[in-house]
Amino acid sequence: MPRPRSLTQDQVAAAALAVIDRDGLAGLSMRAVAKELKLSTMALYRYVRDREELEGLVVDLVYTEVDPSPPSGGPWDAKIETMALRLRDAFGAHAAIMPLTLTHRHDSRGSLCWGETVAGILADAGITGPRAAVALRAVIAYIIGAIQLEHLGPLEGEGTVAIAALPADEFPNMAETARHARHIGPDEEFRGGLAAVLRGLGGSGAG
Amino acid sequence: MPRPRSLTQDQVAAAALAVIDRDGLAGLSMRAVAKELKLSTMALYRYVRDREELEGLVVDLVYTEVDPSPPSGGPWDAKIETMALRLRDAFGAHAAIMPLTLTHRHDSRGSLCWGETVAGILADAGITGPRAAVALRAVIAYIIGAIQLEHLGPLEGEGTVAIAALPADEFPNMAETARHARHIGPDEEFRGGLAAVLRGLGGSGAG
DNA sequence: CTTTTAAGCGTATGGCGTACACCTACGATC
DNA sequence: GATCGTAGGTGTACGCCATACGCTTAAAAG
Repeated sequence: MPRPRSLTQDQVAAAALAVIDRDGLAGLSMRAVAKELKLSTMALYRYVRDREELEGLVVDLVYTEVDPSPPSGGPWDAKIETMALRLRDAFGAHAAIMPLTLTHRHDSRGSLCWGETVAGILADAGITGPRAAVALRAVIAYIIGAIQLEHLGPLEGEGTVAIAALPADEFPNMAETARHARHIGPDEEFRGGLAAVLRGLGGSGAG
Repeated sequence: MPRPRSLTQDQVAAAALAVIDRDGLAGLSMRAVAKELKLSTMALYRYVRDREELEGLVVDLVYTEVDPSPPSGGPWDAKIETMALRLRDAFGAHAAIMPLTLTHRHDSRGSLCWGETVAGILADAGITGPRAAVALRAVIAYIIGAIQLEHLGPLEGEGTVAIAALPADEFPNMAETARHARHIGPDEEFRGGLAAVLRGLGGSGAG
């Protein structure tokens, strides 16, 4: 009976993401998104209850850019590496939204699908029961931590340079570590850490 | 010559942390902190340049609650576990500040001291050079990721219950994993994941 | 007691999220 | 094709927020 909606929630989320990609997370406001959609500010509230919900939609949208289908061949750890890299690529392409994932991780269907596939790979590798629960959480913890570290100060970035310049008498180990870190790319760093995590998960049954 | 300051930056940071602990991160505002200090809003600006700097001070303050001294005895992985638990305890006691650590991780002396000790433990364990750089970052990535996961939905919490109730035909592996996860406490989860990471780091020299 | 310097405060500006009341376009009904 | 109900779209307004600016004032130094 009534007037039909002229936008989908996806379009709204896409507009918000466009604002974030262009102006940073600080540039995200209901006014800015409405303008992006050529709508009045308040019209936006016909599509989302509040800013909180809009943020959730943005996180969802990025998750939909992650291919959740299981990688076909190879050993289990290579498969999980593939899944991890997909996640890292998607969120790395919109690094500014990372703070949103912290408050909106729960409410995303995409994250469930990704987790389902990874849990399946673990099960196929013989990691099951409580051990699988710990393993899945450990993998996720490493990935989100690594993504955040990467976009807060990559190994080769200024932060590392600053650390390498620290007083060597006070922080000898950090300075030495940073000296080597400067020659490690973010990709190598991410894969190296992940490989260690997977090696540890696969090795013993201790859990 | 002039009138002396009546407050230290530490006191200001403590007031801000008190506000956060009481009213959550959303309750943090220059006005609220000023009121906590029985100061006018603008007087606060004599102690911090802006809100950004205040947030940094809060993160610093929590880091000062972390004992950075190297644990005395035991194998290297037990030492790192001790260091990790200290960090987790400190931030777990003020879980609401986690989003701040994301944007203020760099500028903290406490984090450097903590890292220095951990880097030293790694070096003593024979993990040196580029391998140490990757290892240090991996440990940090796991810890911050795990802390965030823990306070966004612990294994035994509502989130896991919701996942366990998922349509089993669509998310069989997640449902099964969550079923086991319900019986794992946050502590066991954290230690289990960390143990896997350390096992992987110590095992091979691949990096 | 005067001088000097920064501490502390009041006011004002421009942005934000969003409640509310209003207009309006449109599909369904007759 | 006229009418009506509904929900889409809008403008205004309120109470927050961070913070720039300029004033008053406490107190140390002389």
